[in-house]
Amino acid sequence: MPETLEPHYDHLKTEEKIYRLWEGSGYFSPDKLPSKKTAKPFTVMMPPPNANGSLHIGHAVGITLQDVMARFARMRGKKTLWLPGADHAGFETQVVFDKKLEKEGRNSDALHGRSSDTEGRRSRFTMSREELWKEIWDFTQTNKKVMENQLRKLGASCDWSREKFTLDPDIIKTVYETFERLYKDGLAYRDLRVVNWCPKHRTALSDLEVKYIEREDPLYYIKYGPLTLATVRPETKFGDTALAVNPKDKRYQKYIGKVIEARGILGPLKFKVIADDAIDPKFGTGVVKVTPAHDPLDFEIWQRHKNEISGPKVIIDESGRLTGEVGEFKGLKVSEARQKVSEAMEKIGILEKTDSHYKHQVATCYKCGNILEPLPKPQWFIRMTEKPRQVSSDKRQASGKSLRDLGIDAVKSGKIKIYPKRTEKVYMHWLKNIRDWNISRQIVWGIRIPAWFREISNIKDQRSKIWDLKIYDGRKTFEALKNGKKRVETRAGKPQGAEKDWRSFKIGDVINFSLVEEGTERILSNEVITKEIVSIHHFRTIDELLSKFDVNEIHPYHPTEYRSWWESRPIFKKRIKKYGIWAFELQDVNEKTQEIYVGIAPPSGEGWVQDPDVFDTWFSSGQWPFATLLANKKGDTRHVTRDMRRKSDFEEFYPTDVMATGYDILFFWVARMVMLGLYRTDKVPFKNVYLHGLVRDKDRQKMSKSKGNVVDPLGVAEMYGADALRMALVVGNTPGNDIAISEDKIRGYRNFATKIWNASRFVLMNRPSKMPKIIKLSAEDKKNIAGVIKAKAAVAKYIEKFEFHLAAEKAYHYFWHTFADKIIESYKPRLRGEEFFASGAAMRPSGHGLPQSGESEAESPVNIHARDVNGSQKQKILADQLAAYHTLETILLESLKMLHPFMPFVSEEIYGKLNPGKLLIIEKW
RNA sequence: GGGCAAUUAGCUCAGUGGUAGAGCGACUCGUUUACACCGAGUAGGCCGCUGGUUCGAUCCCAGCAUUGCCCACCA
Repeated sequence: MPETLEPHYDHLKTEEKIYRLWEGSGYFSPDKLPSKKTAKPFTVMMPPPNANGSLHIGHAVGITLQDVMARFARMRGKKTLWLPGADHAGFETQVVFDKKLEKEGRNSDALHGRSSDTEGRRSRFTMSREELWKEIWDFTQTNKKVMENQLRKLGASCDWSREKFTLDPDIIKTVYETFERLYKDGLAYRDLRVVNWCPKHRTALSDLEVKYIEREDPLYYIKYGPLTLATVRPETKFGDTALAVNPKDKRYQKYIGKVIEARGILGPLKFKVIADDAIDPKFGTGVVKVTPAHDPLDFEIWQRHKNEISGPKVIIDESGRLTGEVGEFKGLKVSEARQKVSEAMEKIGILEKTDSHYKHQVATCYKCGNILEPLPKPQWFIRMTEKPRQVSSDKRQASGKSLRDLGIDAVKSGKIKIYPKRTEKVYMHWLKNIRDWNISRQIVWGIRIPAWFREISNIKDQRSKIWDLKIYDGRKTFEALKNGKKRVETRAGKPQGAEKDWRSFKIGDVINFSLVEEGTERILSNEVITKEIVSIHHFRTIDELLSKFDVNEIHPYHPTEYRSWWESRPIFKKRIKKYGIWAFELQDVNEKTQEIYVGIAPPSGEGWVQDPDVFDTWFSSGQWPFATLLANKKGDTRHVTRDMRRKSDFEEFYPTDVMATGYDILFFWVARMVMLGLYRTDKVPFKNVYLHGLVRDKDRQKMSKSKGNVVDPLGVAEMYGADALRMALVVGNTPGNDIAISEDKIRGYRNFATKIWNASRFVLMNRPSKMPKIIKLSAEDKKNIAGVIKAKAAVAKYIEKFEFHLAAEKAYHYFWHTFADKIIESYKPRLRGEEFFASGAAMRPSGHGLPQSGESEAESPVNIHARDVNGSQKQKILADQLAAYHTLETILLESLKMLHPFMPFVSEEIYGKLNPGKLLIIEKW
């Protein structure tokens, strides 16, 4: 029995009912879909929303677009997987939680809860790391639940059975494996660097998390003996270790290499003047103070001049206050110190002048806006521009490309397409200029870095010295030096800037090495190892050497290969015969007194302490596409596919088809996923990237809680219906461009939902109790049916081209202004059977043209009316009415399919009335 | 300092080498049972400016102006 539609569409009741129906059907999961064996998979990864709040309207945009794709793919018969998840969102969540604690009047310092901190800061904090972790964990789990329900309200057709959280053990395991592999490949390294330090949050940030703002500050001109330099940071003068000029600067030639004496606030000072290309002679006076501890550029200058000047002298602590040898300025905040120091300098007459309106860019924390303090900190970095070191035992298909090149080539080759296309340029530009990525965060909430340290004094004495063995080939080495090449050593390192050959080294000399890649001699690291020669030995043969030293054991870089490497090369045998072997016993003079272990599980042995730091969230979310799919292993009975062969999710659904996310995280997330995905799987993580815009309010303002203009998608959905909200978010939303959303617009699409409802209601009202098998359609009927098929094809094409705004608009326009306004209107007379009668008003039927449900044929209006006509005419009328109805129903059905990806609830509800017991969600498109 | 975009109706935005489009808003008319959360209409545009290419430019090219965004270690 055909059902009728209520006069009023109740979206609230319907949406809840329909979602339950869908979820109960299991069709959100590809395992339950009635797709053919040959069906192609279609995979979309949901960008995991941060589990530190509820969904906002921006999420709703992405969710809607993904749902459109997923539903469309499903209707197209594809094995569709849309995998949902949530992100622990390390730093972001900590910041949110920090504010929450503050509001509750609790000590927000607890945030850092680092009871296992190696830096002995425990006393500052009231909560242990574990306690804090537990609280944030509960906090995120609560939020996660809320978000899941919000997703349901939006109609998200994602596979809940495969839902993942970034802190699930299997995800963490994959992340650990990646890190271990990066470490073994020489692409993850720990190094002391000047990092972007936020004094408020007390953590380092990556370059991307730095927000530069323009500021006007005084530029101070300070006299350092005979020289004058310009600086905006006089307070860092206590950390100065040198002065620098450009090597080509004629004015200062005579000072280069000299030590100058200067007056300082705390007494006389001596600085060496060095020459470095990084100095711009045109800025200020062309003289710069070198403060390696508190300026990233100065730190690099120091690294280039390690032999000449001393290194970082820390005078600012983690809270942004002066510390160390700073006299009476100790404990002052940087801003206060700047004022006081400049006054003191003026007093003793070394402040020459002050430009008070110097405009420059200042690095601030993107979250709190506080000025970042560059501080030297040992951190984990990912090397972006170097090739992975070959690991001999590793048979995997290594592309041998740097992470950067993996990212560039994927897009250049077209394996990944980015929409809109112009963002490909932006992406390329960013990658070309990329620098190493700091992945350490000094916070609690996150995936703890699987690295362990222990003091080197804990282990065998012999290992406390790092040995390096050299074959000295006098002639060749000498030539290399004469040619101006600094490289002397071919294998493990090179003395940097040592204008000596090996013969002239003596005990006590300090030399710098950097690691070079075997074979290619590419520099693997800008990590410089400083070593002191503690003894020098000379041997005539390898045997003689081995009688004294166990080379296999003592060589730090390639322990098992050393001897065979040597013996395999006849050239060395010759050289050894001629010159012998020099062995330099080298003592590490860096502060690197720690041994590092990286692995999935803690190392065995005494004294290991795990790194208290956690990964940058993007390091783990950058692995999301494959980590989630790998989590469902082969043979997992929950996901047995329909064909007998069991495929793991990774095999079946990777690479994914589309990544839809906001353009604001192109670098943070998309680029990292590309690089890490290719690095781990040798395949692109997704074939297409669709970047949608950000949602603005009707005045084009960015939404923010402080402005009070945030739109709660759920509130809107409750008022106007999820379908209306979805439509409003899709129409007029072009890739890469921000979208303005207003209540008017949403209301407009609520009206559309009503329109769909009413038009369908009208069609159903005319539904006959039974339809004959054969219906003769008129030319007009055929034309109209062809019309909807054409519209549907156009919509499909738009969706396939990621032109969702056009697809939605087309569907909208067709339904309302073609189907409802024109076709239905023009069919009304036929439904009433009017065409067969003279125009006399008295003869017109008063009711609907076709038998209603519950009415017997004899009582139906058609028959009542048809009493006045003869039998064959009656048959003709009936046949035409049926044809008209059939046409309308066909068009309606096709329209519902066409609308379903965009407005799933109302379309499903009506479809259910037309076809009781069937679901539109898996109806063939 | 580099780069990317935008500039079209009152507003928000689509779009195309040939007659300029939608939604909302405005105005006029219309309540015949699908729908007033409606229908039929109307008005409103040197498609930022200046050149060039072209038979023809809102579209392609160059320059300019304005706006926005992204990137960048000149202290």
